[in-house]
Amino acid sequence: MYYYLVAPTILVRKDQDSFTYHSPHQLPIGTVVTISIGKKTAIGVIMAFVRQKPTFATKMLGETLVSTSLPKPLIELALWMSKYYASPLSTVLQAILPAGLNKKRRQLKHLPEGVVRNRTNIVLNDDQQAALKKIAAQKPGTILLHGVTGSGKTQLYIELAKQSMADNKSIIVLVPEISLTPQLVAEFQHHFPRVIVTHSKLTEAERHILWLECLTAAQPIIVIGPRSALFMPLHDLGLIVVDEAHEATYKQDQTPRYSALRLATMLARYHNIRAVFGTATPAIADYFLASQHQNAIIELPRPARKVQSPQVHIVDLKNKQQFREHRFISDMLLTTIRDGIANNTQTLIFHNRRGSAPTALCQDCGWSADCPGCFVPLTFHADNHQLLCHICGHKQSAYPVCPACNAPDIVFKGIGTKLIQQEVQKLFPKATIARFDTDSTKEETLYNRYQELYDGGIDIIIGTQLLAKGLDLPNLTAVGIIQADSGLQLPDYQTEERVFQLLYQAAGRVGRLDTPSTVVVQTYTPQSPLIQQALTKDYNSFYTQQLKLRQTAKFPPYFYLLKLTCSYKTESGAINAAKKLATHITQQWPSVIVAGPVPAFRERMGGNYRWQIVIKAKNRTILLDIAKEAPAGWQVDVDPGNLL
DNA sequence: AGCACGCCGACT
DNA sequence: GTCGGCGTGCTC
Repeated sequence: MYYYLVAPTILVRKDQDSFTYHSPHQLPIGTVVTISIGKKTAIGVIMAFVRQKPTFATKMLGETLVSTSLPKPLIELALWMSKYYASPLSTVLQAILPAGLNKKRRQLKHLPEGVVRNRTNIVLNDDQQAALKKIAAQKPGTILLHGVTGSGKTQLYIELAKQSMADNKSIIVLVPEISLTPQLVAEFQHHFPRVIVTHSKLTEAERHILWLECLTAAQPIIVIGPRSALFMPLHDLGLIVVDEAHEATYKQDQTPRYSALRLATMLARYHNIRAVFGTATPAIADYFLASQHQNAIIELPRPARKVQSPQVHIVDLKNKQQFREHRFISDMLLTTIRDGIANNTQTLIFHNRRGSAPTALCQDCGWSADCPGCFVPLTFHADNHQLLCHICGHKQSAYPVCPACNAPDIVFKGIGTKLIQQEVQKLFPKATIARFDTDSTKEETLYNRYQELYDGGIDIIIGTQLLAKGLDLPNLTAVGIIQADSGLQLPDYQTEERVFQLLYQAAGRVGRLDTPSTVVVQTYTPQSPLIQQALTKDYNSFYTQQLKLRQTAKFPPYFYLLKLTCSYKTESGAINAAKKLATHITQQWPSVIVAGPVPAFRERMGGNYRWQIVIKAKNRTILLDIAKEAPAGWQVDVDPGNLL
């Protein structure tokens, strides 16, 4: 009889995450099995062999669910995640394994034939060649590829992937969101016979089939997908690429709250391979981390092709002289759009706020339309005449009169993308305008209309941050930013870096060719160093300055953070619980800094009151100890992606 | 931790 | 006689 330690994918006990089972068969570590535990049956993973017959009675393993065992590095990753994020192994395994493994026979869809459309070699320029050599000279480990927009990072990924394929090893490419990166996917599909693309819209069965294909692949494969693509069970992994590595989506916002970057580093370590993080605007903490390791940063400081830098105009939103034709679209931006239409080129208007107006106010009594669950102002959407909560999605029809005083004086304040679209259409009635944001319907997503955009059939493109990222359009010659400093008022230590990244990326949508282009930036703070640094693409100045601030204010990368959030039916309940825990932590761990308790940024959620405590420590393991002692019902986030 | 079981008091 | 409150013990 053989004995095994099996980790169930359901939480059985808080203090134990694997249990001993027996089987007459010899099975490898990483075998996915069913087990009976208590009165339940569950899926489990064999984590270790048990040499000696235990003193207690054991149950027999159920059936083996998958004929091939999970790759050892993936098992190691699961154990590491559980420790590093102080989350139960069961929760980690749930995140790693596809849903429905215990369901029988899936309808096997015909897999697309592998057609290699283009095996021509990519011609790399000298900078790219040098970068490739430096990467090749590196020992296995994590490399930060810091390359300006248009420096040709994608070609480098493809070249590295070709080397890995030649070595018979698979590749995982992480992207922030599949729908935002159609070009990258298309380029990989041009060069490789089998590219698996994972995304959130796959059905359970589709995901299962792709998962099995990875697990049993005889030939090396390319997997492209969001952070969860790291969990595709590839036995012979040769390379991990994380594209746009600064993106906030790489931090998972549900338990286990992991960072895909840290995971990629660990998975690469367990496979003894390289992980390449590519970005033009690395997160301050990531750049610092890489700078601590020799040769871990590779710079691509120049665009790959000969380009003309755009002409940048900064417009002061406080100066009404510059807004003679329209109240929030400057004369300069209007001139730029006009020129674009005259020359048959495209203009992109970027604004990081959806809807028509972010607040609806009664001018008579001051009443404002707030979400009943979240207590935040509802955003007015003029096209369907609705008020929408951008936090919980609550919808209601807009009031014709004030519900508080019956006055018909409701005004809609603030600017959203729908309002911009409406105003721009009024100013340019003949122009073709497309708007892209999360309110776009299925048919009008960026992905579906990409060809139309590429071919230049659209004159003016309006959208939120999803437009700022990675869009490469040959006919785009101008970018307008409606309010560059929006977002800076958020109470988080990373807001400046977020705004910097967004402006840098938005402005980087032009100046990618050897033709003239224009960027018009409207801002309340034209002299702010951040705006200057973003528009001149001066990452180093921004980094140096931010790093100092982080040190002074005791934030990452100098301190580790833990965010604890509680949610109660009453405000006093939340305050009392938070105060009690804060006091306890201060007494028990005097070396840490306890900030708060303060109301959470989203103070009301689902009718509950939320309060939070942020703990800073030099030593990360102390934070894990605290995390493990968090009372039931508290939300625990080690290395939180933000403090909001 | 989560859940079944059981013991007891308060109802139709 | 039966419903449900929650205390207690168990999970390989």
